[in-house]
Amino acid sequence: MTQETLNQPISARSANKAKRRATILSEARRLIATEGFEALKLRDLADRAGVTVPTVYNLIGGKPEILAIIIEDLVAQLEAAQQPVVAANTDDVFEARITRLADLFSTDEDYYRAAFIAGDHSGLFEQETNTGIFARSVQPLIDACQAAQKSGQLLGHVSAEQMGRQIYGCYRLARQDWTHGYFDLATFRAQALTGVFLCLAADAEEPVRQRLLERVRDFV
Amino acid sequence: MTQETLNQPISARSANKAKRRATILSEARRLIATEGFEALKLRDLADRAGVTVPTVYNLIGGKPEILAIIIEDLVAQLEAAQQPVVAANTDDVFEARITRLADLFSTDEDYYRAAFIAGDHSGLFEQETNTGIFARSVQPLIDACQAAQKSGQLLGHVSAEQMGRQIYGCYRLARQDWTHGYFDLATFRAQALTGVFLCLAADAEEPVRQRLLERVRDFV
DNA sequence: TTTAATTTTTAACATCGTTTAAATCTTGTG
DNA sequence: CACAAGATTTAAACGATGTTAAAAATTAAA
Repeated sequence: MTQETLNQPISARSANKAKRRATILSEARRLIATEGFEALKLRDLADRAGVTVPTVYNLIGGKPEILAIIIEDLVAQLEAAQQPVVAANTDDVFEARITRLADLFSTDEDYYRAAFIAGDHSGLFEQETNTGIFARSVQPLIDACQAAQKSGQLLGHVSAEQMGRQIYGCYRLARQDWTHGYFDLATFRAQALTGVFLCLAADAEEPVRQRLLERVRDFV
Repeated sequence: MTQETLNQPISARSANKAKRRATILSEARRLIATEGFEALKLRDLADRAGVTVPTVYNLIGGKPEILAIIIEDLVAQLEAAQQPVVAANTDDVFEARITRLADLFSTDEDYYRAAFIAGDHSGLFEQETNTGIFARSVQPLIDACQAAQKSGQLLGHVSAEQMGRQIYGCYRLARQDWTHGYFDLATFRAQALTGVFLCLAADAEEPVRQRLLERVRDFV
């Protein structure tokens, strides 16, 4: 981007426009992070951003559009945090994945909490389509289970699909409980890992199973 | 209750009052069951019940009060469905519990879905207090795990507390997914049981573990 | 029947998301 | 530099929502 972006000349006008748009969005994030998802009122938002309500409509849109942008942002960051993990032990693979997510959330806990609530509210996590967040999140876990079967750490008495789906469920439940404020981020991590290790232990070869159960006992 | 209930004489007035109150509440249930939780508008509700809005306020109260009564009802029915189960095999105990809940939900699926959303919305399922729904729901599961340990079906490498809590999590996740319309009641049952059996298998003695994993494979 | 208490209703208020039309500002041009 | 055209912001309003105050109607008691 040197001077213009495809027929969008950089002028005093468009620069100001972009700046105001950014201000509105960052204020929207700050608002739902500090006051909660329900507290996002358009008049409040406009006041804090130093504009009037119709300007918000002009630069971004109504409430659904604002939330859509925030959710889009959430999705992008989740995708980035779900890149493959390489480790020798199966439990380390899954631990690294969950730790990565917990670290991401910890950078702005209130914001991610609110964003997940907004996402839940707009059906972001539906399980029907094969291209949604759900499907794209489960697949890497199924792959990891398949790898664990190949290396003999999982016995394969339960299919990789079933195991991967169940492991994703353990993470989702802990995330939802954290999102709803039932416990903090450290407990989120402990709860998610407890569930995952327990699932894995059900189909793990004996020495791995022992280690998994031992690690579960650490999360009291 | 012969003629009166502690200074509440049965007269034409109070009889009518009780009848109208009941009509309003049943219409409220029908409304959120058919149109969803968000569709409960006080003017709509008053119209359907054949009264005006301030009458609703007089006989019951505002929106929070209406939802509180509906939730109270939900809680009572959940308590009833969670009475102890006696069975020889541990998997049968947990299966019976979940089947009982699924059967309850199937009697008025839309209503229970909406009631759970309302309950979630008002923090009904918090995990902090020791007297809330959460604590009262986990305890019977912990007890069942302890019994399974005594009978030798569970080895006790994982504490009954951790196992019971995890099993309750499996049920909660499946219930939430069903509540949000991600899948139907049959899948709710299958998903919940898959999770529960997998957890149990992690700490089950060998023959029991084999049976549990076999049952998991049936839920494809 | 008349009076007092209770219950219902009419009418309004505050707040929310949203939109229309007027006012203001920016930009390119004579 | 001034000015018309276009883009942008704003003031003001609309419809819908939860909620409430005061008047009207109804019921119970004397």
